[in-house]
Amino acid sequence: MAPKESTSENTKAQMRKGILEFCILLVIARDRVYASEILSELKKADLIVVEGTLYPLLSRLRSAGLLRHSWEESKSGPPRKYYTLTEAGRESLEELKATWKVLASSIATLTK
Amino acid sequence: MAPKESTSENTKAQMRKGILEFCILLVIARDRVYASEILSELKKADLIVVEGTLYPLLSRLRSAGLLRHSWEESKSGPPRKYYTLTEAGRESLEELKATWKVLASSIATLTK
DNA sequence: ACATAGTACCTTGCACTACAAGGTACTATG
DNA sequence: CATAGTACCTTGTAGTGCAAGGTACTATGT
Repeated sequence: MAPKESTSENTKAQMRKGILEFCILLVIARDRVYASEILSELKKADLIVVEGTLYPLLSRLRSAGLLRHSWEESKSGPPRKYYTLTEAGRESLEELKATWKVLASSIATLTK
Repeated sequence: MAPKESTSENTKAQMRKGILEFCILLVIARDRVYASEILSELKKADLIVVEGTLYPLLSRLRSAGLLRHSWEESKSGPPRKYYTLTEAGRESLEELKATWKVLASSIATLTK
């Protein structure tokens, strides 16, 4: 029986969760991508996410009007759903970047 | 009737939530404080937290062994519960600082 | 022709957690 | 002795990430 993870593990997970949507929007803003690509991009950036988290999240963002998708056939497998940001999505992302800066400076203040 | 808040409002809240525990540990690490002081310190740093969030969180951190408290009488009101970090709490905080750095650099990577 | 592996999409049920709202109790003041 | 101020705490609800499981399309090997 594995020992229960420490509380700080849990808190770390919380920190990651908080910025998840932000990161997903960042990834999509760079280039049109489909879900599996998003997963591997996030992994590259050291952010662990799983499918069961990503799909509902993409749906939420879409029904909020921040994302748009279009199907495209693949040469090696089932068709892919490519996501791009809508105008509202780009605006939202700019706000989130600003929020991130504020948060980062809050942390900096508290660290002193 | 107020218009419904945008999704990015929601996402911003998520971002704040994620770093809440981290920030609370940071505040307590600076100096022994009681709950109401923590609330006003966080407000100063632009982080909105309410009592109903803070108290259960302090309990969690305490039962995880990261915090310790001691009662102290006040000259102007009911007694106060002062919190300090335990050794484990200080260790946890160091880990969280490291995690924060990693996250910040992930964001930086994705922003480019 | 059929089984297997690989890719890609999506859903369900659970557990955790922040928040709104409400509650208790102590001290000082008019 | 009622009111205001301070400080602690609990309950119920809603949102959300995750583990696990499921569907479907294509390519490959036999």
